Amino acid sequence: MKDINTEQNILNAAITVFQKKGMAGARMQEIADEAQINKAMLHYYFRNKQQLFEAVLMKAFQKLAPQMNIIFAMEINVYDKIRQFTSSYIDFVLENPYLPTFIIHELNNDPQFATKLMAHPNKPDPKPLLRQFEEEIKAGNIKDIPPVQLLLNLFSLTIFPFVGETLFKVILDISDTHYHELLIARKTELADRFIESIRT
Amino acid sequence: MKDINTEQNILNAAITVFQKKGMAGARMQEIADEAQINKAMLHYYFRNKQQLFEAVLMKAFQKLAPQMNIIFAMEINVYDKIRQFTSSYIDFVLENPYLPTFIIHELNNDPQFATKLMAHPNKPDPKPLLRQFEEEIKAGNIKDIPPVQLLLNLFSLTIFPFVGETLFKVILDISDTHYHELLIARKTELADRFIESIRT
DNA sequence: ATATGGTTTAACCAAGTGGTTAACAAAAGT
DNA sequence: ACTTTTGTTAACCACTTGGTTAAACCATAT
Repeated sequence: MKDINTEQNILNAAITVFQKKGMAGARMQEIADEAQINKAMLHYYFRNKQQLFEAVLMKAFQKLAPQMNIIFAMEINVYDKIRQFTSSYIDFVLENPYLPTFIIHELNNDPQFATKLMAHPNKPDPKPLLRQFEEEIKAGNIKDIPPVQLLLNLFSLTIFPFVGETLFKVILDISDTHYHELLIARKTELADRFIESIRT
Repeated sequence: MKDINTEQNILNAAITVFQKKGMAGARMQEIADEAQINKAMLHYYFRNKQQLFEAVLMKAFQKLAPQMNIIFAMEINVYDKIRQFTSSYIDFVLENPYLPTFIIHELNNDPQFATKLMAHPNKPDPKPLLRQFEEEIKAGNIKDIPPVQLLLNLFSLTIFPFVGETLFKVILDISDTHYHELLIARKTELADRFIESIRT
């Protein structure tokens, strides 16, 4: 029996397993099981583990990057752009909880991977946002802080509570549901609090 | 020839390897090589990989936790506490760059590990700091934001630029040295900027 | 029908892995 | 001195892992 879309099926299974276990921890057999398919099929469609992994990596990045780029390039004022960014990024991470940690982890111990992402056609480019920061600072509407640092702050405040969820739950000693309430509250409040904190 | 401190030697080597490669990616032989020692010694001192890993985990946590606890419990005002925290945490991460990502990654795919940390005697307890936030809010000196969210912000702003270093370097498209300059600048500026941003 | 060519499977393989063992070396008791 | 305990090593083992292969399957074209 021929499944018309075995390749996508494999890729989805691989994303699930790789994101959770990482390159080193993932097992080809586990991916095959997840896809309910024979292990040899993985090699038939994607030569070997490394190439399957890279396909997953690219697909994961492709899920994330274009969306960010659209927001960065929007023709709206900085403040709306900040609101847009936090809101849609948080939505995204809520649906792909393992993805940021996965990318960071693999980026950490495969320097080559960084180079590959640099060359990615849809690589997120925050320059438009940086320029807007600069303009607002010059206009005296935003505190005089290097735009790059503002960007680091925005990213950190948005992403890290998700990346470090498990760590925070230990430190704060709170339950899963309680922590998720915090995150939901953040989604509606983060942007405006950040904006207020950088306004002169 | 008997080395009086083989155990510590192994532990240090294991920390190095485990932090970089993670539990799944680390190889017992590689740890032995790093310690310049026979592989069987690893099993002589620490039964198996799992137990060696847990010893490493505990030691890593022990390097981090007491220091945080001391600061949290200090009898100083909130603002000095914030300055103290960011400064010494940044120093710590500069010397142990892989540690936070390592803890988060392993915490993510071994739920049992979280339970173990919860029971750790020196588990960081941010309650004193949370209480101070609350007092200052009541006194009208700090904006009315839930203390837990303030803590999430403080942690995120301090830790994430280190955890996500590789990711940021790709997104910002800047060099290693340039990024490190940003981090150094952050060390001196972060605390006061954060304080100013939450003051009424 | 049957030949064709892409797809799928079970069985297999070589290399790498964590872990053991038995012999040996060095201290430490006696 | 010599016995016992602790530390160290090389060789080995069982098993997992990524990867291969040869045969079977199945849709389609002829």
